[in-house]
Amino acid sequence: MKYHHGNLKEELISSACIVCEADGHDRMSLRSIAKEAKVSQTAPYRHFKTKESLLAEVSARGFMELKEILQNANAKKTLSTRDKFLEMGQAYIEFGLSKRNTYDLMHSPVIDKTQFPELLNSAVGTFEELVYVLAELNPGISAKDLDIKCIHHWALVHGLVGLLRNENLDASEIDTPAGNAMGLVRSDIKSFLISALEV
Amino acid sequence: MKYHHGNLKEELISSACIVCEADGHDRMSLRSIAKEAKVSQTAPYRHFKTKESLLAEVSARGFMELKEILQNANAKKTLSTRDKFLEMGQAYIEFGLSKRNTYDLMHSPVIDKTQFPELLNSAVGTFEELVYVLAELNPGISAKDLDIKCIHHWALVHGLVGLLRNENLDASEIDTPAGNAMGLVRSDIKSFLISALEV
DNA sequence: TAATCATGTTAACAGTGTCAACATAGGATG
DNA sequence: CATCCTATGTTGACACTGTTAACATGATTA
Repeated sequence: MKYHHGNLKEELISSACIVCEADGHDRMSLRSIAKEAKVSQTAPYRHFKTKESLLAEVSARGFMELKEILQNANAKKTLSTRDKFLEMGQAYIEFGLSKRNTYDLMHSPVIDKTQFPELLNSAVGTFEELVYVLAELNPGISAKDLDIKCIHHWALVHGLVGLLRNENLDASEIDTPAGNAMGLVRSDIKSFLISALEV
Repeated sequence: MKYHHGNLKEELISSACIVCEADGHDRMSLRSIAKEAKVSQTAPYRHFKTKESLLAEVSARGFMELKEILQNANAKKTLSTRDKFLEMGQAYIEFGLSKRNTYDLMHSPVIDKTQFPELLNSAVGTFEELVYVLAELNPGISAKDLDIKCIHHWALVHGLVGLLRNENLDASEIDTPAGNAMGLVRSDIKSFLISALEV
């Protein structure tokens, strides 16, 4: 089964995952990860048409990992549906804050998801879990209203991650309402979720 | 008052604003905008220490423009406070969708806002308007609760913009709840805001 | 064994951000 | 006015990037 290298494609992807999370996808070069795999700079082109397509692979793994995390939260059988829902929200936010650079890549416009159907699938599939738990929380809700609720809560946690991650508002020395509130929310995410999700 | 060029710094910034919105900040090169200003490739370095610092300037202008838009929405005296609030939400989302690439830059991690205090100021100041209108909508609310409400609604619109912009979920040919809901929300943002903001 | 294909290498191209060394214009200073 | 200084701009170069074309070779198949 072994060719020259053996399993170059897989090694490139997992290496890229590590470098992306460590340095950010914009600081990652194809050449550097090729060198890390002890292979020539153009070898990756036998497995990925462009750098973007390798990043798409990394992004897809991020969505798969996130999906697993959400599934785990939703699978805690000792919890009520409401608490499972809260747990999922917290898990989502924690992922966004801890896997900062990967989360970035996953939502970065440098990857045109429409050109990577598999990635689009991963991204979409990640949030099926949210639909399930929301349906359970709102018995008898219409499909349309369920969809909208889904977007609502997804947008909320996604937006919160964006604010907490990118803005650094509470890291500033400027004493502003926005900065203060950011610190407040960050210090107690669960309370925020309870009040914001109104569950 | 005229040096060699006259007003190179200003021209570089406004040129960068245009190129950023047209092509995206990652496709913009210092050299190309220098060429556009009919100046050598290294001339920008007399006015900006790095490419990042030029982008920070562009980002700051984006926040200033957004702030103006929000102020205009909040200044429509014929509207009730509630309607002004809704108007602001819509205006925010429209900005994020129409000035897509600029909005990207404004929230991109390629710019470390902590290194550009002026930019941080712009970013923070943009949302003072939100604090004002929320205070008016919730008379007697505590400062802490006001702050949290502020984050809540900010995160919601910010997150929604992120989903509508980056994911392309409804552009996919895959028929999924997430994709369907995205199209639904996009087609009637105001209704979504009314239901999500519960005002 | 011979042929074919997947995989890897070498060399090269055009493009990037950035720096050092040099040139000059304009205002400040004697 | 002559001189100096500083802000501004240019030239040339360096190390790096993604990507392609041409070539080499290992492994599978006919």
